[in-house]
Amino acid sequence: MAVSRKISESAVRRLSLYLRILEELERKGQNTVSSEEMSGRSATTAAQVRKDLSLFGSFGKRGLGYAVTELAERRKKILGRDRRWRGALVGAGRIGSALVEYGGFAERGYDVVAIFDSDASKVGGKWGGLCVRDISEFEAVSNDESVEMVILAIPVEAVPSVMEHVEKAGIRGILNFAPTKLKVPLGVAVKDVNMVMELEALSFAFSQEDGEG
Amino acid sequence: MAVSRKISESAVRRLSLYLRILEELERKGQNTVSSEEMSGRSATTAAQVRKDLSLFGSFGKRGLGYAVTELAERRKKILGRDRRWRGALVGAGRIGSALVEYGGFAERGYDVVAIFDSDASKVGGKWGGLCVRDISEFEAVSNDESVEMVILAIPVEAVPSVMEHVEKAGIRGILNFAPTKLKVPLGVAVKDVNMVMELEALSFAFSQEDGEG
DNA sequence: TTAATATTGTGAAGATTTTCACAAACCTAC
DNA sequence: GTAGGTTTGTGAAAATCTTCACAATATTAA
Repeated sequence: MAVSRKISESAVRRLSLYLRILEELERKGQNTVSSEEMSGRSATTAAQVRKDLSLFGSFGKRGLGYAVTELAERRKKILGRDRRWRGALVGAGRIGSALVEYGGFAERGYDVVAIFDSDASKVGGKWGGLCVRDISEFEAVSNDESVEMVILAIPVEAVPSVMEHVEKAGIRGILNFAPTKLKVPLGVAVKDVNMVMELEALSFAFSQEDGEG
Repeated sequence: MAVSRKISESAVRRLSLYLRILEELERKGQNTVSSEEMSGRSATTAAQVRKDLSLFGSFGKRGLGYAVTELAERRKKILGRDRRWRGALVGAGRIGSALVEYGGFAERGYDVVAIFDSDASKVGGKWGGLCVRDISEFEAVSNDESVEMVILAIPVEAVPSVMEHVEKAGIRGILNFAPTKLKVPLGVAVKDVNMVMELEALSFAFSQEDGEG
């Protein structure tokens, strides 16, 4: 089944979006959905939806549409949401705090199982049942706890030293909030979250409009 | 100068990234930079950098490279960072808190000048010098305060009612943290920030690797 | 069974984005 | 002023992504 061509970044984003929509439809108790309806709820065309959904095989029924629950299950499997993932938060600051307290991750299978910081005044504190550890313990703890992903919420200056630990521990996925390009070994996936960039994209949109007629 | 072709989403992202790099080089006191060096610090090719930088005119000197400060200024103008922007935070919860306390926005010209919530227990509280207002006051206050952008950090259920206010007030840019597709009038720019999506992209990357050789 | 209607799956066409490759422009040294 | 070494800017080629359009397949009704 999994034909495993190279799937584009934007296709993956859309698959994510489709899954969110499917989960909503599931909650509503809707049994089937057409590519047309999906396209209305996302920001694409029906053809795009069908192309995307068919990337990993055909799950629809012609004339009928897609079975919501089945399609959701398939998407989950494709996106790696058919299991739980174990993540560590590195950086016990404001952003980290907001992320840990936000329930949405665990709800979707991403558990934070360890928290690290290098600030001695934070180490030892309790955060939602977890004890903040010193970053020097990263390898040992992340090994014990089978950590697979890291949420990196630290200032740019701290990146190099922290990344040494992360690399040594063999972490393969990083959600990066630090506004800098991480240098990682081959095979390590990085996703950047950078809100200043998003704001710039907004103000750019404004300038474009204003500049034209 | 501003040729104003349609600039792609990804080109805008890269322009943002270049600006970040340029600002770093500026701090370091570096005077010139080549497309080669820029490509090393971002994740692109030198040709891509040159194409992107030339979208709005030619600022480089052949044989020499680009003048860091001048190029940074130009990029800032293009991205709308040559002025300050006035934003309102809607949703005084965890994410909102983290964003307001994070200094990086103001540092780059994006000021939060008002905070709104619909929860009576939050309204009236002080947040970093600002008073949390009731969402019903949105139009009046955002008018008085010349609010241009909104940071939307509210639960999905609250979106429709809040968006009514936002729409009526004539807001043209929204940084959306609510995991739902906003329906906005033509001319309103929306940027979505969705961390579950990013995590799914990571676990997708894992599944892909594992599935192959 | 057949006709009418709906909707998928997918080659092919079209559009967009990225990469290539090289002439043009600039600097330094002598 | 000329030669040698860099690096930009940009058409053209290549690669990628999106849209089109329609045959194939399913359902329902009579």
